[in-house]
Amino acid sequence: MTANRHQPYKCRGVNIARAIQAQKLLARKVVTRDLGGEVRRVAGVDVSYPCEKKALACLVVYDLELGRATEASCALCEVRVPYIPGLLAFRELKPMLMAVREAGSFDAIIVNGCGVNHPRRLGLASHLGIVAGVRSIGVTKRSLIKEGILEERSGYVVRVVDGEAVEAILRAKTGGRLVVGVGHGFSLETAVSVVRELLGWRRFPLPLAEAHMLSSKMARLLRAEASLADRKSDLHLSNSPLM
DNA sequence: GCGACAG
DNA sequence: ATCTTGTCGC
Repeated sequence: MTANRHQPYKCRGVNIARAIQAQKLLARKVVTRDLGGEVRRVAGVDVSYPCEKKALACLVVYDLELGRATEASCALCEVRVPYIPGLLAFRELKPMLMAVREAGSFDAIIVNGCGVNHPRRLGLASHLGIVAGVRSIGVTKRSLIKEGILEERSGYVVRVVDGEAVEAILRAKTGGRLVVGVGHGFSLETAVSVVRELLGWRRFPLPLAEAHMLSSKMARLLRAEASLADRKSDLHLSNSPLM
């Protein structure tokens, strides 16, 4: 692979060409039709950053029958690569997988990231779906895709690229824009209906909203803990005979 | 050269 | 994403 001016060969230690190749290979495994099966326990997963080098993933399982969250899991791990649009998975996939491993079973997962509505058809949601072997849906605030045309279909707007509806643009009850993409094992129609069933008075569908709150609040606590430890060590230093 | 660019 | 309190508004 050679570098070109749009995609430098390396960026802060990340081999972009190899990452892109890996995405193109994995993208072939993505299934964009309904694999079928019950969709009752829907998980939501999101990542926050307690500090620049650590990622915290939180996962919440929401039961559609009970109408409430039933379980949560978290995972903390080191992150080395920076955020690069199109390569988010290389930053957030690992902690998400760890959180999935910690969690009990669920029927599908909603990820805060793109699905096949991605330059190489392998956004974070699709990547996680394939690697974890789970049906997944990608939900974001903004689209990563700029080409294609917008069409009105069955009650919502879809972006059509090369004759395929790759994402749906919805409106949350709070008014915010929601971009829904197929992650893995769902048709776009089903992905949209699942998201719609889970809309509450939050910007994101309930499982994702809960996961988002949990991870951001937990990351905030970890930051507070870290700064407390820093101030503590400052005191030790100023009391030490070395100063 | 400048802007855009999931989280 | 994160740095950050209150504040203007639908």
